[in-house]
Amino acid sequence: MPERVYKRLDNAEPPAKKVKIHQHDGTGSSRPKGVNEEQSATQLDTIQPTKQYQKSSRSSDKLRAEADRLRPGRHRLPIWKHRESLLELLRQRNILIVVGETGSGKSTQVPQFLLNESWCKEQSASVNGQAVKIGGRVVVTQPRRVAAINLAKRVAKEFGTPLGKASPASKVGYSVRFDNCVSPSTLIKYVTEGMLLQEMIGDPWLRQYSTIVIDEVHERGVNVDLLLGFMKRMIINDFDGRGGVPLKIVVMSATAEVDMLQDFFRMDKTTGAPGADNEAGSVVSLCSIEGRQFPVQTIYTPKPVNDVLEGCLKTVLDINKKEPLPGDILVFLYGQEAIEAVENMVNDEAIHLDRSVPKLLVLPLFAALPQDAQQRVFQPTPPGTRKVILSTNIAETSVTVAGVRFVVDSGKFKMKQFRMSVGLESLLVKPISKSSAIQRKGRAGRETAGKCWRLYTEKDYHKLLPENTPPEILRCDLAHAILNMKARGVNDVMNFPFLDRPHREAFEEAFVQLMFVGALTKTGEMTAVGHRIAKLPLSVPLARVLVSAIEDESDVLPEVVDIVSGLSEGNIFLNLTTEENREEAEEARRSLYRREGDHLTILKTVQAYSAENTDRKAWSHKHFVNHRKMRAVMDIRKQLRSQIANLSQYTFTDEIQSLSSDRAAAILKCFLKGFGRSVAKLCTDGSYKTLEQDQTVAIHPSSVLRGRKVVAIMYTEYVFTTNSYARGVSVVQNDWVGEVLQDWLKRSTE
DNA sequence: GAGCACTGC
Repeated sequence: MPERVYKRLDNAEPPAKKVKIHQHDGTGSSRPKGVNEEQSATQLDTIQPTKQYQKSSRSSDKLRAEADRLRPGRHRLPIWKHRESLLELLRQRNILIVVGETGSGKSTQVPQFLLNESWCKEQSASVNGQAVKIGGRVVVTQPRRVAAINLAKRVAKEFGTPLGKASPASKVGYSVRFDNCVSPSTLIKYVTEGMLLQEMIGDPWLRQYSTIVIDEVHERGVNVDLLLGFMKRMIINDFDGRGGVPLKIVVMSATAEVDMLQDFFRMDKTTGAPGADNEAGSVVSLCSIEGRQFPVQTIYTPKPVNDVLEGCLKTVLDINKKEPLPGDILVFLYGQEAIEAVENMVNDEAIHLDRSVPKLLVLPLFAALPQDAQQRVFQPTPPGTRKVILSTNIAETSVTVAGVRFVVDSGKFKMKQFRMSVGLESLLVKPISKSSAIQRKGRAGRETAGKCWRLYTEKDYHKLLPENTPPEILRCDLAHAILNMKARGVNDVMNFPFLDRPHREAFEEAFVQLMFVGALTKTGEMTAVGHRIAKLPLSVPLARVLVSAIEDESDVLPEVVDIVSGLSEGNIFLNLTTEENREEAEEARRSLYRREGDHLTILKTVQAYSAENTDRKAWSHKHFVNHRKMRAVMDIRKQLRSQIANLSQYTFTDEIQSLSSDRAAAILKCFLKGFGRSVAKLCTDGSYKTLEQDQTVAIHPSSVLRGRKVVAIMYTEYVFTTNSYARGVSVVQNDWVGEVLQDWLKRSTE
């Protein structure tokens, strides 16, 4: 019996200074050997220079000097103490779980540690009698693009080699959507999770890699769950697509949710059942690394807070009165509305502040905020002033603000939940999880000791807050994930090795959707349409719309590409807050409006934006359009165009064709192929009822069709907030809908 | 009469 020495890290209070390294076989060979750290480090960091490289100019000397300068700092990172033991564990076992708090240096150092290992070199193997090369590279996955890019930049510097695709000396690169920065000589590659999944369509056994490092697993996006499942399948199948050469798997996580990861990989080889104690069951090692975090004092409210917004205001004013400068305040709230309410409250109070206390500079921070407004958060605080940053969850993981010493945690966030019983998404204000509370608190201790005020009682923290936020795969529409699996040859998707298995209803809803769009047959097999959809970087319904436009004879493909691009980034229009703002916007946007609805309005907007060649930013500002999103839309449009050109020989031009009512109809019919189940008809009482569920929906106030009564509407988004809303709405004719539904009926009964 | 956060060859 392998003994379970590992003790669960206390979720509530991180500073677990002890290092626990545990193996199941108890041979004790993980003991760090008496290696001189400095010595082995030098050996590790220095790339054997090729002749070509030696000859190359002063720039490489400069890079080398920079790497030398960075080295002492790297060796002070907590992870360095564990270098030898980490490597020893990986020599013995194929899977290693690393638990490391923020600031341990694991994301930058671990990949570099691995490179000199003999198993990390390229190897020859035989697959089905054919000689193949396996491995030689390390791939590191990240949940976010910025993280992948910044880590690659940092590690390239530490390595002393140029980042990028051009230089033959480059050893570190990254690959994210729209930005591929890898050369044939790349040894360490940082990628987004989605990017690696995409890579796996062409190379399901990841043959170019010796190691995969899956970082930030605790964030538990859908893609990381799929990746872990694919890794487990590789283990179950003895790496036979790699000629038996193992892929070493390093799973890194910031939280102590380690037991389930261990159980996941420790399995019965034949059945894949977790927890079995046999040879295959002892493949997992574990290593915990202490973080580098300053202590943060937690202050709970003695009594529950009724009005959280009022509570935030009071706490901020209190901190400002009692705590000395410097020290900015970061307040975690749960949405734009709440942030703006507190912003006004604090600003009202700030006028009457006593001269003896610091002035307050209130700065909102949320994703929908224009880029320049977001940038204000990073500007230095004027003397005698204290910054108060009012933020959503964006500051929990994605954005780090320097200078924060005080955190106020409302204890709430907004979560999108897909309710499969009704097939709709709702956005709800929920209590945060314990790990989220710890993360928020940690934001006060990045530079020096800090304080965190929690607007909930200590009892509620322990009793009310769940340990972790439910993973995304239990909350989202599974259609895309299922198609992803099917495209990689997973036939029995219900029995895929999930870390958390989604509910049966979620699978069923997704199957219905996939059959409706014709991606799967009645018996669950991939169709030609399904293969096309799986390759497109779009949601299933949007991809279906595009595929039908490719097949359609009415030549509306460029228009459909524009609309699909415009939809795929979410709302491209700015939210209007003030009254005069609104009138101005209505006036400016009027030129873009189309009577047929939001989709053709988006088309006009994308066309007008792309035709604007002098100042697109000014144009966006004038028309109250989100410029940042429009830039993303243009990237997607370019990507989709080139992808389509590859598979159908279609030639795109920048010429804008006029839109007759016939062509408008053709466009909307393409949309019905993807969204035919999202149709509502006008009832005699003037409300709209959905065809499938017979539920009442209202046209979202942001729609150009708000208040209009038409025979039927099709919508591309369905949200439940204060009401049941259809968002992204167009007028459709009864007979168009009839055609689509009849086709579906035919396919599902045949 | 309304907008949590990420992400994709």
